[in-house]
Amino acid sequence: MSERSHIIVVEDEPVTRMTLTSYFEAQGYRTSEAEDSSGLDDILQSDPADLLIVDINLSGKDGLEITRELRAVSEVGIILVSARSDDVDRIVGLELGADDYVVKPFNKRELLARVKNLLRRTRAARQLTRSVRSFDGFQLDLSSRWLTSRDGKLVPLTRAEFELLAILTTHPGQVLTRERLMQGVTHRSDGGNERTVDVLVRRLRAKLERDPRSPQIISTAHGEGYIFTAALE
Amino acid sequence: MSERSHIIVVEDEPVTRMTLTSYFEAQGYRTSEAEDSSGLDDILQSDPADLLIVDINLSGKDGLEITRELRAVSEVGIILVSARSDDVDRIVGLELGADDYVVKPFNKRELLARVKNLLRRTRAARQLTRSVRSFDGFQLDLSSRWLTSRDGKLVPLTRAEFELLAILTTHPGQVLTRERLMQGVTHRSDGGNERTVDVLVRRLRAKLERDPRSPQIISTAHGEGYIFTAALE
DNA sequence: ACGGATTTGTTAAAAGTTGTTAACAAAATG
DNA sequence: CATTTTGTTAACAACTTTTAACAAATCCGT
Repeated sequence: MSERSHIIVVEDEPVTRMTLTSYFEAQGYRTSEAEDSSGLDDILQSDPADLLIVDINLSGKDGLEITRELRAVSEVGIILVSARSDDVDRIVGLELGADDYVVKPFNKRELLARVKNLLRRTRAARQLTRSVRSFDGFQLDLSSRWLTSRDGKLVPLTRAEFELLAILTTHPGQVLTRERLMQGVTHRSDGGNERTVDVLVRRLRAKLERDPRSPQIISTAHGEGYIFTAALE
Repeated sequence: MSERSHIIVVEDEPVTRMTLTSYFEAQGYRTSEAEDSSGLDDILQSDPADLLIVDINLSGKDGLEITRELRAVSEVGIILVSARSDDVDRIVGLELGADDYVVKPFNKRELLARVKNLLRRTRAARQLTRSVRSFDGFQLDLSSRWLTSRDGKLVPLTRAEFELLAILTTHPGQVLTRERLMQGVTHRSDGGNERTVDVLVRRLRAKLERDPRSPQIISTAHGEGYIFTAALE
């Protein structure tokens, strides 16, 4: 919950891209890099961002197109970056819902200030936007931390159980290693015992699965970890 | 909720000021005008703003000073406006918490887009600045410090209980450590006994929760702290 | 300022959650 | 098919929170 914010830099020019990511890493953010729209999609699939820094001139879909498509489905912060100061681009970008538009060469300290302010704003928005994940008749409310069962009853989840389920549903259909799950549950980086995850999975299965002996919602990936295998609706 | 947003323009140059207000009025916003910091304070007193457009060069307190003072007490959207593009002013303004910095002469359509985006971002935060917070049938009035229950009855809260509830509702869905809660309740920086918070939470739960045995409004984050998990309406 | 009432802080036992271990079961390997 | 590796389970240990009772501090009317 108090995790480092995740920033994705979308930029086709490698030097600029790396300059940005290393700067923001040094400032304590978690960063990813993409050189175009499809690379961005790949990252978003597995690791949703809190903020995007997108170059407006990209091969394939450009920054404006990306802004339009993302803004339709998400409230993620978007800062557009452009090599030239074009009034039309800037206005169109902002009207499509980009939060900011910065012209190269930009001052890194200024960009950092804008990123900080924007993250503060999107954090507040995320808090009041209740996001609910539904699967197999269950409803998981991420802000109230309540799980509602098939018959509408409240299923009490302990903190660790909730965190585990939250991570699993964040990455449906993807194998998550014990290490990764452990990190998410404990918020501590120190490994800890890997069998602990097994026990937590077992406890969660007891609350979720129709038949805990043949789990359909949380499946085991032998030798690798666990996968959330129910369909998210 | 669907009320017109209130924008205050703080600008000492009458022509620019009126140009802005009439433009935003035409766009469907409610506007006020102030020519300096004290005029702004007068308006804020009686009619809180959703967004401020502040010229950086003002007689008396300048735009930066206003930003610093307001940001300390409020999450209102602030857009700074300046006649010249000064890197230092811009960075300082943004680092003080201004959401944007626009250089004259600016394109009105661009400013409108920025205003729209910023209002969208601050909508959530504004809920938290209202002096009455509603959740699960309760109404907490921050100025009179009264809590009204589901059936309209007054629920007497002690000072500590009120402070605790106020902090919790200020950060809905966020884990707050005992240390953080303790600080907010006692206003002293010296740690004190952490179990004290538990006892206060217990007393508050006794007054709020339908079933204090399985709390739904103030939830425990085992090993971390407490979370306000009711929906703010 | 005094005495009673209320609020706040402290403590320790009870209850609950989380982490660990070890025996056993299941799956993979050769 | 025997062996090795990996996952499941139950029981328990370690740790955290809840609860109740009490002590200290503060508030309030006289």
